[in-house]
Amino acid sequence: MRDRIQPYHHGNLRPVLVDTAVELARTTGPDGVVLREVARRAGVSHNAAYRHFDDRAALLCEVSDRAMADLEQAMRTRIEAVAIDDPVARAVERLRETGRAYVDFAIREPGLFEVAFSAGVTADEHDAATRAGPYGLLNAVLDELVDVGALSSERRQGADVACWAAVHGYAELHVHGPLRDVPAMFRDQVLESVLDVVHRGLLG
Amino acid sequence: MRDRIQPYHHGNLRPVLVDTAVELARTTGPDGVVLREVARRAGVSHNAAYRHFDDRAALLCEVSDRAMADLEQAMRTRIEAVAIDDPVARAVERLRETGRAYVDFAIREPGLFEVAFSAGVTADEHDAATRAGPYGLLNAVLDELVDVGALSSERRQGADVACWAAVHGYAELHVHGPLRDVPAMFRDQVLESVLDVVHRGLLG
DNA sequence: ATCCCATGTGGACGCTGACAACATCACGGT
DNA sequence: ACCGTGATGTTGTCAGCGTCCACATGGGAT
Repeated sequence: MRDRIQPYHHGNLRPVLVDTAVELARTTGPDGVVLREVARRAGVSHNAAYRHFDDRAALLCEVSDRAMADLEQAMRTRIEAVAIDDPVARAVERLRETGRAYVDFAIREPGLFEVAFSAGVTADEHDAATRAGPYGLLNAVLDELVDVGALSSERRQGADVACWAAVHGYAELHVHGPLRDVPAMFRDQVLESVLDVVHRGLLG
Repeated sequence: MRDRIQPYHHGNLRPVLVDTAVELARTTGPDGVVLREVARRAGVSHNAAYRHFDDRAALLCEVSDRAMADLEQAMRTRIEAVAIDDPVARAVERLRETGRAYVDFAIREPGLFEVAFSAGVTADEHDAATRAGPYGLLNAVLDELVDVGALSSERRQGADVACWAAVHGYAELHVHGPLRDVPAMFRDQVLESVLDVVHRGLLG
């Protein structure tokens, strides 16, 4: 009853579904991740996905994890690329690069960025999230600032959330907020002034 | 063919639809604003809404406008309630209250907050938005800080976006972000430290 | 009194997520 | 060599959604 063009069993469906969903999320955001469309693109019947994911939300969680990993990778690359000898100056610049990388990713991949924060957390205890992912990376950079003596232990408390909030808010306002249509040049320029405020607020 | 329990023409449908949609948005967020459910609650057939709105997005825009107005009102009330004589101290406290009111609203009305920023801008030129709404209120408070000599004109540039981003990001992270489950006490406490950072960054 | 048109109705279409029953097939025990 | 069993994929179905269409209603202008 089948043409035997494709084998009945895909054999490697789950990762293909996730890849397809990621691609869909990238181009059309969370609402574009449509189970039936994912199946269509994977060359498989609607419903096949239910053998691998409880429901649409579960697939989105998977996409969210991938998006978080991508974001973390983008941040890590930029942080490690900072080439400054002076330990204090390097730590400071690393913090700024952390913020720039975060915002750049959000603007470069708005769909993934949205999915990353729209899907419920799959996982980890709160403590695990502190040490892993983008937030963990930020914490590491802040710890480095303490180690080199640029940031007092007292101000280290809450600094993570302050940095994260500033940069996350800036990204949100540009991705699907009211600052959507601001041209790229202004964007970078204003981001620098935001980073300046955080910089002075933490280290000043 | 009709029972004549209700007149054929509602007579006041449009505002009722908006009210209903707002209520639905409040309790279930953007995705909960379902055209057919709105019509049901308004006691009117599905499709009736199409005489008053082009489509679902248009209705959501209306809800967004209302949400923005509510947010502005909440902020204005809190700003005007600041009772401090010293002009500098008052302006500073007004800025902090602006931020607290913003975050409080987001946490108290997460559905409305989300809709407020999810729907495309109905309207106004960028300049109009600068002078009106929550963003306009923030700008007024920052201008006051300049007037009383607490904020230099130089740092006034970009201060609006920095404040907005910090507070907006903080709200987002708590409303549907990773900080969703942080208990209220920590929330307020950490918010103060975020406001401290902005405070020092701007005025320090 | 008449007509017009804004407003509301009912039905249809194609899409979605989800469930249930069935088909296929690789694998392991006999 | 055989069978059966469980994981994986398919087909069929359902309700709910946004949207379009033709039609019904009736208040207000003529």
